[in-house]
Amino acid sequence: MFLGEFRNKMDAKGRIAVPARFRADLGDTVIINRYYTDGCLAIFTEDAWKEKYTSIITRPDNHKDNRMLARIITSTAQTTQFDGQGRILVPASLVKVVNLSKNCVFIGAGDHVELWPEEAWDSLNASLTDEEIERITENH
Amino acid sequence: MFLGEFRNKMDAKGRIAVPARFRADLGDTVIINRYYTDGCLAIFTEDAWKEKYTSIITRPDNHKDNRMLARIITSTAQTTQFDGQGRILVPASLVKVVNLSKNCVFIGAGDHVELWPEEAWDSLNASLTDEEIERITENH
DNA sequence: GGAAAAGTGTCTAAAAGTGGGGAAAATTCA
DNA sequence: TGAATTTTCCCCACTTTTAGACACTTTTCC
Repeated sequence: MFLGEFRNKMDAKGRIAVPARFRADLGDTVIINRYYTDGCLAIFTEDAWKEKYTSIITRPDNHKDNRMLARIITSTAQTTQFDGQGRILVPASLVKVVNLSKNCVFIGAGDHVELWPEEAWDSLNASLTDEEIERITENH
Repeated sequence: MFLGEFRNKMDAKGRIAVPARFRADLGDTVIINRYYTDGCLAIFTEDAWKEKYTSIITRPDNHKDNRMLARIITSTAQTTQFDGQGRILVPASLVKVVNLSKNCVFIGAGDHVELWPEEAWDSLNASLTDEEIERITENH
C-alpha cells in the first residue's frame, strides 16, 4: 500500500526520482497515466493497471462510447522503466497535460502513486479548510 | 488498550521515543497520520489502521469525491518503523501540519496513540472547564 | 543506593537524490 | 545514400539526506 507525501525534482529531460519507499513495491516496469481530470498523473504497477483497466478497454467496440473511453484510457497511458538511479522518464505529452515542471510531489494513494505539480498540490491543500476536511471525513 | 499521558522530546531530525508502555502493543511497524483536524497525529498498528481505513480508500474511483477523500487519508498517513532506541521518525510533512517541535505529549487513546505538541495539549486542557467536561460527558 | 530500563543527543557510513556528459540510436535534410 | 542534427538512454560524479550505531543522561524500580 502506498502512503505519504514526498517532494522530488524533475530535471530538464523529464526524469524524476521515484521515492525509494515506493520503488520497491512498484517493480521494474510501471505504467504512468493521466488520472481522470484531477490535474495529476498516476503510476501503477503493470499488474495493477491491467487489473484496473483491461475490463474497460476490452468492452464490445460496437458502441461509440466504449470506443471513445478505451481510446481515452490507452492514449494517455504509457509504460516506463526505471533507470540506474531509480528515476522514471515522464512522457512529454503527460508532462504537458498536467503542467509538470521542476518541483513535483509524489502522493501515496493506496493502490497507486500520484505525481503532482507542486503548486497544484499545495493550492489544492490550501483550499481544503479544516471545516471542509471535517465535512468530507464525517460524511464518509 | 492505550491509556495515559507521557511527555517526550523530539530531536531536530523529527525522531521521538515512543513511551515504552505503548511500544509493546504497537508492534514493529506503525502507521502515523493526521488525526482529523484536531491538531494532533495518531499512531496505529498496521492492522488497526487498515481495518479503520481500507474500506474508505478502496471505494470506486470513478467519483471525484471518493478520490479526494482517499487522497486526503493516504497522503497524510505514513508507515514508520522503530529504530534501535525505540524511536520513530515523524515525517516532515506531518511535523509541519500540526506544528510539532521539541516538547511533545503522547496520549493513550484506546485503539490508538495520539501525539500532540505540548503547548497545544496544555492549552486544550486549560480551556476545558468543568462545565464543558460535564456537557461533553453527559451528551455522550 | 545501585542496577536496569528508558530517553536523548551526536557522529558516521550508507543510501537517496540530482545534475551533467557523451555514446548510441533515430531522424532530418541535402 | 550519407552526412548532420537531434533525441534518447546510459553512465559517472557530486551533494544531500537518512538510518544506524554509539554513548551519555535520566528515570524507574527493587
